Amino acid sequence: MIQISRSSYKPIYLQICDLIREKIDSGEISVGSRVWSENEIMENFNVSRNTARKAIETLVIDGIVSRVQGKGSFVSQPKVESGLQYLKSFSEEILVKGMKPTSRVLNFKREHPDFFHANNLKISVDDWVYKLERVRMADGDSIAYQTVFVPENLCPGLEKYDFAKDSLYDAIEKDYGHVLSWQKTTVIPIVADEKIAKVLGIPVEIPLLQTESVSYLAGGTPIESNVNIYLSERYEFTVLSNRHNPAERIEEE
Amino acid sequence: MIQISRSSYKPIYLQICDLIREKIDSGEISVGSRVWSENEIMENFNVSRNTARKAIETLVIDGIVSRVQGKGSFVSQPKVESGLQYLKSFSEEILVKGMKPTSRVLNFKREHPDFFHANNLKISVDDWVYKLERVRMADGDSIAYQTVFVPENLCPGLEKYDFAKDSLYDAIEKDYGHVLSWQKTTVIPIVADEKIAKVLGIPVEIPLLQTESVSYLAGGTPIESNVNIYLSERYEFTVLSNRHNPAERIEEE
DNA sequence: AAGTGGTCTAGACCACTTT
DNA sequence: AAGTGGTCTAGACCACTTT
Repeated sequence: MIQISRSSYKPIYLQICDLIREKIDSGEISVGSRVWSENEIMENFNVSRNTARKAIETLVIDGIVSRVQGKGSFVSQPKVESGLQYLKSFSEEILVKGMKPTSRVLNFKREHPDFFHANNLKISVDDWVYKLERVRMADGDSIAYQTVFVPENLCPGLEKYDFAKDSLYDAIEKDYGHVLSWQKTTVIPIVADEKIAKVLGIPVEIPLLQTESVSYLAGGTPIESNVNIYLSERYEFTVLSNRHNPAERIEEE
Repeated sequence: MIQISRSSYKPIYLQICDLIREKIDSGEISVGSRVWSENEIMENFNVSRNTARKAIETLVIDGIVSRVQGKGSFVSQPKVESGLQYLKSFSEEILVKGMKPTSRVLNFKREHPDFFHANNLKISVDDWVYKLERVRMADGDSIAYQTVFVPENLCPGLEKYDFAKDSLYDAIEKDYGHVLSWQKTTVIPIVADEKIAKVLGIPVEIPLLQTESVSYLAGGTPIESNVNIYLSERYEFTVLSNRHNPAERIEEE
């Protein structure tokens, strides 16, 4: 019987969950193979079925394993690499890919938003926003042209930052104390016009990915509306999605 | 005591969960207000604590409510659209959007895969796959051109289906008993060449979205590799992402 | 027949919040 | 003190898969 602490502040199910997680992270249990069954956990640790289930359930919720009735629970493909899975800043994404992010500021000023961004930010076109236009680079190569709008009332005094080196998300989260929660992104295919071609240093007519995003704080307030244009040869967009039991979904109606 | 069916094929906890969901959707319980406590559910429906908990837990997982110890469970701010990312078939997606999905089969045969799809499916170019090419329509308008490859050994006898009306995912899940788990999709911008233009009935040079996906079973076996080309004016590609608390991740180590 | 996960019961003690 | 959710036990019957 493997040891767990019954007196720990850490619940038993979490201790077991973490133990299995370690085995997966270390490679002791590989992708696709079975983890302990609920019965095995009950015997190994002398715990009840509920506790055993809860340990596995936590791994399922975290996307680490999948349960299959009658068969067991199996280690899922690790979900690390994804570009759109988690709300990340450009700098964070480039750093994760092992490259060095830099920026060139084309334009940064306080102005009134157009209808599109005012609508995204749930403010009026008479309100004030900061508009920041940047070319983003990875290891010195231009790979994206970003335009972002932030409401002035949520980040007053934003003009003091130098976004050639400062991170916008760092400022929002650490300096203004906002809690970023989620983002909705729409992906649209475009071709480079003359302006974009010049900014990114590419020929016109090249197919590009344009994203339009709105980021929200935990309370639901829009904090940022942006339009980014990516050179897709240099920036891979990937999405990981999970299957939910479609029967459940249909019955809900 | 409100009525639930003890003999339904639908689990009790899901019946209760859906009942609460309806109250939230209809506005009877508004954002920020408390839903039934676990004790109340136990009394209202005469169920055990576990079943009551599981009903609330399902709502928490779906992002509908948040639990707060000592206080109760409260309705969350609705997340723009349908919450997270689900692996859906084309038909399922179109149905959700309130339109009628149809298909035109261009090509369906048993053949050897090229290197790209063989690699995606983790099989050899000497193995056999079914290749299915379809134009997918919503309310009669062509909006996507899909090419999908399925290993023959995982779905032997697939040729008996008529995929002008049958759903590939239905066949995979219900008839072959496979458990679809997750999918990885890469998004690429392209422009319509003559072949695509003809198939989709659009002018050449129009910007389009191409997706390359591989779907996996719960055990990690690739079940499907596909390339889809979408008319993006008719098909909005949106992604919702959540911000991770980087601090939490660090504590786990 | 034996093993797997899915659902459910009826209890218990605990930490936290409100009354 | 009473109510909330968090964790845990020890049992049960079920559907599904493998032996």
